[in-house]
Amino acid sequence: MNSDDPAVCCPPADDRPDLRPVEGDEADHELAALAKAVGHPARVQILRLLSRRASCVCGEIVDVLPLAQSTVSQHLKVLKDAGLVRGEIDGPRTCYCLDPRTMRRFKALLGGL
Amino acid sequence: MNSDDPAVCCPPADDRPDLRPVEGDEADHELAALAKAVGHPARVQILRLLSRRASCVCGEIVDVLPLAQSTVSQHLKVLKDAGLVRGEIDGPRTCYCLDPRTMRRFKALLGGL
DNA sequence: CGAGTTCATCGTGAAATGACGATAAAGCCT
DNA sequence: AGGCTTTATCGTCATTTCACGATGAACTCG
Repeated sequence: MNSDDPAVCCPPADDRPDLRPVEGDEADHELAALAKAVGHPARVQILRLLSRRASCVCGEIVDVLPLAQSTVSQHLKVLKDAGLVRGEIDGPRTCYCLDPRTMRRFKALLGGL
Repeated sequence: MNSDDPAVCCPPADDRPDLRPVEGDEADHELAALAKAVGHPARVQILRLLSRRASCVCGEIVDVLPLAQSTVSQHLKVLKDAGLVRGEIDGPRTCYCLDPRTMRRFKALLGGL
C-alpha cells in the first residue's frame, strides 16, 4: 500500500452541483444552522486557518488560538456537526480540513437572500 | 412637502464600494457577529421576507411568524443591531427593510474564506 | 381629549452556549 | 509492556439566548 501519504484527509474536491433549493423552510433552517456555527470569532478563526493552509491542521489550531485544548475541541465539534469541517483520524492526531461543498452551500444560501 | 410617500423608509441603494479588508482579526469578528445574527431560523425568515417584498414590512412579520409580537421585536432588534436591517418609524408603525450594504459585506466576508 | 393601534422594552424563567480542568481513549515509540 | 503524546469527552459553572406576558411610549383618528 502507499503508506507515504503525509496528510491525506481532505477529500479530493467535489465539483458536483448542488441541486437543493436555496429558498423555503428547509433552506431557512439550513442557513440558520450554518450561520450559527460560524457565529463565533474563534470558529471563524479556525475556518480561516483551514482555508489558508491547503494542508490540514490538527493541534496547531490549539497553538494559534488563545483557548484551552478542550475548548478548541468543542468548537471543532460544532463546525464538524454543521458539516463545515471534516476530521480524519491520522495516527494519534486528528487532521481537519474545510468541507468545500458545505462552504459553497452556505454561500449559495446566503446569496439566496 | 411631498407627503405622498407610501413607505419611504428604505434608503435609495448605496453602490459605493466597501474598502474594508475581508481578512484579519477585525474581519473575523465582523463575520462572526453577522453570522450570529443570522443564526436563528426566525431571523432568516425575517430576512427572506424583507428580501422578497421590496417594500418594507412592519407588523406583517408578526402575522407571518408563529411567534409572539415581543419575540419578533427582539429578533428585529438583533438584526438591526447587527446592521442587517433598518427600521424607520412611520407614524404609529415601524417600517423595516434590509440594509443591502451590510448584506453585501456579509457575503464578501464569507467569500473571504 | 380619549380610545384604540402599533411597536419597543421590561421582567422572568427555561434552555443553550462558552469556557475550563480533569479524565479517558487511542495511537506511537523505545 | 510502559510511558508519552494527542485528542475527545465529561462535569461544572457563569453567561447568554429565547420565548413569553405585561407594561409603557408614541401616534392616529373620532
